[in-house]
This record gives sequence, structure tokens and C-alpha cells, in this order.
Amino acid sequence: MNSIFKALNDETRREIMELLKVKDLTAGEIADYFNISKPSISHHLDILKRADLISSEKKGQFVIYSLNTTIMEDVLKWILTFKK
Amino acid sequence: MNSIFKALNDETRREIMELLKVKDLTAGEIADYFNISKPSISHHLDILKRADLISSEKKGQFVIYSLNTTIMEDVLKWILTFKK
DNA sequence: AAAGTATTTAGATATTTGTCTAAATATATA
DNA sequence: TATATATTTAGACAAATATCTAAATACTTT
Repeated sequence: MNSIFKALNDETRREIMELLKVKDLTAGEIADYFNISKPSISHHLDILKRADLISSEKKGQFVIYSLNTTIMEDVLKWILTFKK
Repeated sequence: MNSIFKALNDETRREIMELLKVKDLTAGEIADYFNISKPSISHHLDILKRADLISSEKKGQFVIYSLNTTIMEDVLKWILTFKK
């Protein structure tokens, strides 16, 4: 739970997730969306991946990232406990 | 949105919210639950309040804190956009 | 095998964050 | 009014974080 909130606590990472909501993308394609260096984006992807919010698959020289929708279920459940 | 995720990105603050889920509490009562100084707890309460996740009301020399359930709606909506 | 492209790792740095103690403010009570 | 209790503000500091550049790794193509 800690790693999920930590991962979500960054505008860039949340935007990466928005991008992946539309379609799977390579690390490079994701990096091109931002005014941030590729290594930094790589780091963000790593944090999202450790939180299990995204997955990656190597395809030749590319690495394709995709959203992991199931993990959001946990956050959802937590949030719902606060609904009166 | 940024301030909400920022506020939720801390175990202590999430625990404070769990406590307030049970019942309203004074700043001192909240502080007593943790092994953290009162000023630090006061700071956490401030962050939760700025994010609109909790409210406070002065009652004599005490300050009573309570949960703001409505704001969680926003997080909920955001999370739901990721459910396929 | 050499060169080019895609991505990550390593190491450095400035900023943010969580914590503390000491002091200030506000209210209650003797 | 003086003292006690509740809470916050101020200022300091160590740890965590987001970013960068340079270099390393992995794969593709010539």
C-alpha cells in the first residue's frame, strides 16, 4: 500500500499512467511525451513497476510498458472504507 | 489532486485518517496514538487539512478533528478511470 | 565485427519532507 | 492575575526524492 501511494504521489508518474490507459507504449515513446531526460523517466517507470502499477515486456531492443489495472483494486477498496 | 496524493503518501497520516474514521478526536488524542512529538502530528494534521481530507473545529482549548469523506470522491473517480 | 538505436545503471546534486526541540499563542482554572 | 493545559509556529537537521549527465548494457543492422 505504501509503495502504491508513493508511486501515485507524482504528477509525472500519474501522467505516465494516463498515457498507458490509452495504449501500451515503449519506454522511449513515454519519454518523448515529457520534458524530462530518459534516465529520469526510466526511474519513474521503475517506481511504478515496483508498485505493480505497470508491467513491462521486452520486445527486441524495445521495452513495452502496460498498465496493471488489477492493483488499483486495492486502492479502490481502501478508499471505499472512507465512504460513509 | 496533487495535495491529496501527497497527503495520503504517509503511513502516519493514513493512520490518522483511520482513527478519525472511528470517531472525531482532539489533536492531543491523535498525538497520543503515536510515538511522534505533538508538533510533528500537528504538522501532519495541517497537511491533511490543506488537502481537505479532514476538518477542524475549535472547542474551548481543544481542537477537534474530523474526517472529510466527500473529498475522497475525487480520488475514487480518478481510480475508477483505470478500471477496464 | 562495427556502428547505431533503445534502455537502464551509476553517481552527483538541489529540493522536499518528516522529525525534533524551544518558544509562542490560546483557553481554562485557581 | 498567575499558573496549567492544549495546540501551533519557528527554526534546524537528516533522510528521501526528482532530476541531471556520463557510462554501461542489450539488441539490430550493415
